Amino acid sequence: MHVSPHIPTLDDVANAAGVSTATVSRCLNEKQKVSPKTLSKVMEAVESLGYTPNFNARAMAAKQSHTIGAIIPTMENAIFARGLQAFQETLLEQGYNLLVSSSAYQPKLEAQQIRELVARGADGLLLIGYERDEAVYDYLARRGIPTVLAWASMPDKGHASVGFDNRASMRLLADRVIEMGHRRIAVISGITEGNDRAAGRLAGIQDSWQAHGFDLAALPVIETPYETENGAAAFAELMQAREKPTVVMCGNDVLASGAISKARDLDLDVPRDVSVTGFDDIELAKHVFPALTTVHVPHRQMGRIAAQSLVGLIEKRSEKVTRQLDVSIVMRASLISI
Amino acid sequence: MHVSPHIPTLDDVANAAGVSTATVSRCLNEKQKVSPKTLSKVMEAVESLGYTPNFNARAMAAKQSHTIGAIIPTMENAIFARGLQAFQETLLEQGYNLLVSSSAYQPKLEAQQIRELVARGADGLLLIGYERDEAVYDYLARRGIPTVLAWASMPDKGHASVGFDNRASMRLLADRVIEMGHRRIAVISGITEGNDRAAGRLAGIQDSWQAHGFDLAALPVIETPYETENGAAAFAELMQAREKPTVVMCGNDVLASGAISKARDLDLDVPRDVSVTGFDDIELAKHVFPALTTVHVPHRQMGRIAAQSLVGLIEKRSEKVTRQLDVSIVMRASLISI
DNA sequence: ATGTGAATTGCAAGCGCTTACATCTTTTAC
DNA sequence: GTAAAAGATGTAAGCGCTTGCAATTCACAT
Repeated sequence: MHVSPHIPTLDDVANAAGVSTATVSRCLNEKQKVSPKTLSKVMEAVESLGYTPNFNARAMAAKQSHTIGAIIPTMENAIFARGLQAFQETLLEQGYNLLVSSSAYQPKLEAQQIRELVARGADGLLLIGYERDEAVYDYLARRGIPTVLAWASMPDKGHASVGFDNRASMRLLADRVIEMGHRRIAVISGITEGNDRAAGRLAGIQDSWQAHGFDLAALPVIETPYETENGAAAFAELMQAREKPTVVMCGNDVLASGAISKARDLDLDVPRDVSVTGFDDIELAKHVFPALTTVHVPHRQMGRIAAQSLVGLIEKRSEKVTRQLDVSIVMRASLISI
Repeated sequence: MHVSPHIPTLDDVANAAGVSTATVSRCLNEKQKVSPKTLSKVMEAVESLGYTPNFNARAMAAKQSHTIGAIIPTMENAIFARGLQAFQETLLEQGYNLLVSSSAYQPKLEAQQIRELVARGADGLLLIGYERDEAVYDYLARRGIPTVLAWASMPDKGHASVGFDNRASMRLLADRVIEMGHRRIAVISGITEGNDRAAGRLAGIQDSWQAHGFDLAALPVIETPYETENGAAAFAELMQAREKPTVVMCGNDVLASGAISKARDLDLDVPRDVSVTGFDDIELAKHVFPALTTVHVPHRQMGRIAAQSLVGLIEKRSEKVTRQLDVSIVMRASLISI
């Protein structure tokens, strides 16, 4: 015998409190428009019935969901964790909820998730980086969905964004590495296709390399997905070279920590035998041994500002802007002079 | 001049295709009930208008969202990543979407998130562990929301669940540690209040300790939230003791990796000076140095089974079951005999 | 008392979709 | 050729909420 559970609705509350549904709705959304007496009467009914508003109905009637969606390339590691955390916190302060999904670095999947989130009624979107099909931007524009891009900054593209210049940032680090005397550099990059951040970082190293008068052909590069294991494998491969590199620069801290881990397996001492650098300065960077020299990205600040701009756009309080944040080099034990 | 964008609806599609909305709806949901001719006509209209169904409207009309919600204690580290990944993959195969939120280990917040997800129309819920206010279970039952608990297993509680016996599992490891000759054990546990998994693991160590005839008072325990930093701090404190422990058993791999990291700062060699153990066998466990001896949890299997049971419950194809999975001890370099 | 504007409340029309039921077509069997 | 069954489509009633507008009530000055 199965009694189908009755879930209380606005109507039930209205009846219980002896008012109209409109009044109950106001009690829930615009208290100031309601007399204190009715308010308490209604709230009592809400309590005693255990009423929870139906989100879907609300979103449909109000034509806004107070929900914003974020699609990040991966949740497998902590690359986006801190920034997203700050993003969410700020959103909550402003009365918005966050829905997150992951695209696994696949543009197709990202496009699908975007549709999914829009279909769910997201009032706005946070996307990572610039590079995606123009059709996606069209879709978003046609639907009038405010969107902010993060983790990158390309002011001339005309999109709202909050990020940093991946290329210039990595160049900063590469310049430093070369100044420290390194002349045999090898690179473990993320997959650059479809990933402007990875491409920018790689380009930054190449910029520096060429600016110092070296030959691009003499700069070994392996591209591999951002996973510890891959960093390890790539490192092993790079260390096979006849002329072993004196430093391995990695596209992010995850790859770098894989590299360090593999170095130990190979009985190589980091940094004595070979230096290693990362990018992002995620928590891991401090905790691997030796601690990683890396590029510090102001994740929390980025998340916070992204949330503010997005809400600004949604509530039409502000215009599209592109905020470029400063990064800094964090020198730790994994990199030494030569 | 702002042209409010017109978002195509079912009506628009129906008009464009010259059929009723009912037919369009059928084309989208039950193709087999529609003639091939109309189907293609409708699909064309869908394409050309760039129509995407409105999720909220659909959920409201159909009284089901094909969405299931999961609330995990934290996204900050990878503890739940692999299991959740598998959970989601399996769900997708079955035609369901996943909404995840994090409770930050706060029961209050969890209760709120549960309401939030239910209000959003979740057809079912995945929760971690057993320990929560009875009112929460009541709420779920009253609303008829199928729920599966994971990461723990307490068959006599009468809840659907997929997990393992945290207490027995940790006891297995503790037995091993003691058999290997350790007599001075110290424990870094997660916060046990409100966390049956953490409590179970600690109890497992205590069980073993007492079963071997030792005094509970002689077993130093520090409880601290599951974060690397905290593991490090706790380790430092434990190593201050006059009688230094020969092994530090940690409530999970995150705490353990913090401990190892701190050991290095203190110029202590793991495992020569002190052994360290973890729990969970997350990816990190292989990559810290020395690699962690830990309890391997079949995360992916757990996630997969949880998804299957939950969908089974939702579609009334199966009954509540509690599945208990086997764990195993993974011996790595961080633990040696004495 | 009485009128006035402001503060409250109720009415009812949707929001975009699904689905039971009714209606109309086509197929199939005899 | 006809009747019955099967298949395809349409009609319309909601799902639970918000909100513009109209109706009512109230406080206060006159």
